[in-house]
Amino acid sequence: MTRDDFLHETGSAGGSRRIGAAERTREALIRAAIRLFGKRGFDATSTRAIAAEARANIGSIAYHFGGKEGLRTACAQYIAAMISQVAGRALGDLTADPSRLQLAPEEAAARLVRAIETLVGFMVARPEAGEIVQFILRELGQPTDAIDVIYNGVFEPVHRHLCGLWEAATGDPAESEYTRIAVFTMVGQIVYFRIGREPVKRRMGWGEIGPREASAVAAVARDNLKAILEARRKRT
Amino acid sequence: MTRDDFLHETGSAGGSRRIGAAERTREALIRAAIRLFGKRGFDATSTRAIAAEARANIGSIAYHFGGKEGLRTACAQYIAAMISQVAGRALGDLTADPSRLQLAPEEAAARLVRAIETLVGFMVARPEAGEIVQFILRELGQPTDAIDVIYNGVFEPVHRHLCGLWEAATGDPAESEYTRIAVFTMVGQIVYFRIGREPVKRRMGWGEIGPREASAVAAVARDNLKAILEARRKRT
DNA sequence: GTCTATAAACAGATAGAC
DNA sequence: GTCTATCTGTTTATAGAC
Repeated sequence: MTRDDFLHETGSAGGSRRIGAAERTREALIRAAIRLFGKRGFDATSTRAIAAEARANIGSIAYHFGGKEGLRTACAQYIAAMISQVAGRALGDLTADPSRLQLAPEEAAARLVRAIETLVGFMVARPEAGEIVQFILRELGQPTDAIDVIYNGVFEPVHRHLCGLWEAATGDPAESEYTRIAVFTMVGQIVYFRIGREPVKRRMGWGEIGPREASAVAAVARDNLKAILEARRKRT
Repeated sequence: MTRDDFLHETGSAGGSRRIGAAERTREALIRAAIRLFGKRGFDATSTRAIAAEARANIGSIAYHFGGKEGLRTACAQYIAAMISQVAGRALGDLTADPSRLQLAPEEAAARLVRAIETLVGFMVARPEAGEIVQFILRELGQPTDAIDVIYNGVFEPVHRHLCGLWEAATGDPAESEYTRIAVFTMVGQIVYFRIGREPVKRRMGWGEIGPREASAVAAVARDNLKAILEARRKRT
């Protein structure tokens, strides 16, 4: 009686007249759940609160997702699809191997800088992204199968792509241990401004982290990246 | 009837014969709570589970801490005290202003490198630190007054100290916006290896993150730091 | 498909015996 | 100080009316 499938038929089996009404309820529940799971955590969020936030009925969660756990998985799939889109727009085709493009070091470095800036914009500035990032961070804390979706759909391909750009920019082999770690450090320094948001705000004396603050962070991250790339290039 | 005070009198008001028995229960509860709050989160952890892990009675939580919330605060205080000790050993007197020491840039840079290496050792390698870091990260997600203790006791003084070293190493003013952000990026790149532990392990093909893996991370972080410091110094 | 009523389990807090 | 029993509220899941 429940519908656990991610994709759904438009011709519903039910007798509802307006097609898509069920889908709207479904999406409203997912968006509300991401918001609340991100803000308060999975366990701390009751299905009642989710239903209220989505202006839907409590029973609809069981109907659409089979239960709270199914809703969590649906959230992960929703997020993976959304981020793939954002990342794809910033990096081009993620499945493309940058080494095939024969990029000049300067061009590869420029693309890395652009990727970092996009990451800052998404992580640090965008308020809508807050709950999404929080959701992912919480899932990372106690890995469930929900994280598999996000890892395989987003993390792995994006990281691999960045490693390819790193090779083109520095000469370090893309899949070497050093390169993979280095790319993680580049990403990590940005992610911290989301995770450590509260201590950062206090220490920086920032009331809120808006566009001005985000561009200050981006400027430092850019300088860091350039300095590191240059040092790696000179190494040979 | 409850004892909310952090420090306690050794001459207990109760009639127990062995002095310190209560204190042992108290500490066992705190350690168990840190472990479970870190692993599963505050809301997901029941007081019953904590009592079982500490081999103590459920009622003892109410007795010693007034309730679950009081136990959370006690955990934060316990952690703040412990980390201050670790940080103090690595950095010397945290309250000392490094600019008073008139350090040569090379010496200041060396101290920063050492601090980063200590941070990697603590964050990435030490398994006992896992739950502690997880606990803090979870508290950061939804700031309560528990985080105030850790922020004021550890975060702020350590960050300030590192900023002082940064000034001595680069010439950038210690309390400038740029320096404070830069120090956060240095710390953040390390912290990520704890938060993103699972995706890192997968992408790196690491079954576990042991001493070998930690030193690989430390090597990259060290190179990053040196490259950035050098670029800042040359800037003038 | 949506909504209500209810079941069954479990939470944290508390009173009081020992 | 420790431990048990119990109160009160809340949780998810489910059965069935509409």
